[in-house]
Amino acid sequence: MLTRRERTWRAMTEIPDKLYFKIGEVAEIAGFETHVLRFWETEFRNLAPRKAKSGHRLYRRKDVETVMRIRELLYDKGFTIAGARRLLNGRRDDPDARDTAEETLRKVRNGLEEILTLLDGKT
Amino acid sequence: MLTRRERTWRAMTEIPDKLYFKIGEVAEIAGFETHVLRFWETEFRNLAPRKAKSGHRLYRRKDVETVMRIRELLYDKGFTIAGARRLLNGRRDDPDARDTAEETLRKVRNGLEEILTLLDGKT
DNA sequence: GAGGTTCAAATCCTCTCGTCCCGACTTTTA
DNA sequence: TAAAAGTCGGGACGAGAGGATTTGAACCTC
Repeated sequence: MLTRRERTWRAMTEIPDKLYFKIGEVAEIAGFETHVLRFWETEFRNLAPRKAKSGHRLYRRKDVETVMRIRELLYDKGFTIAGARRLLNGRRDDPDARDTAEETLRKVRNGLEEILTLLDGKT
Repeated sequence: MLTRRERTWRAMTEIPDKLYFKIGEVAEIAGFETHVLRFWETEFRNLAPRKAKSGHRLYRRKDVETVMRIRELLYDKGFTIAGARRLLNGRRDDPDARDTAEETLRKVRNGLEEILTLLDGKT
């Protein structure tokens, strides 16, 4: 995919501190065009921003993190969409899911993945 | 890809104990058509079976294991070819590379990946 | 020596992952 | 408050990934 390779990687690292983000803002933060986010929404159940009465998407911080995670899996780690979906599956979509066992597991997994990434450079 | 989904999964788990395998045998063991193995050879440096004078491929046990590993990454874990290549890169192509630090690292990584796979079912 | 296997390489094919376009609607800015 | 900018859904389009098929000759196995 040309676009994938040629895209300017202008993604921010930090997610600004606000309650809701518009699709254009998320696109800016993550380094995509808006249509990619809409497309991903059709591919990942996990990515399901609220909608305002007008129909406009309201991304919460957690949704933005999901976008970043998908980006990482697809572009940095080299998963297919199906593969990334599998990894994301089972994770709850509840925005208030914090400090739960599941959240802990998620962190453990992220830690392991970082170790893997380190190892990948060595062996 | 239809083929990927619909293919009969007739792969063996055990690799028979012999010195050299022909491409058809490897295909049988891994559950592919031979052309897939030839195609992968163009995509993965790590997969480089010897050739007999006649030009026929001579797969050693290690090559078969590489095939199995690629299969796992592409089909079970959901990596793209490029992603799988990245994970395999840096691994030495030396057939005698055993009991080295690199080999140990590789085993550690495989272990971590298994843990990840387990976790993926939970969270 | 007949039938199966393998070879390289070209061609073909389907699916993936976006990309583009559209008129209608909403929000922001001047 | 009007114009500009942003967003909506959805269908059509398309490059490239990942094989799949074909060809005709060489090979090997019984």
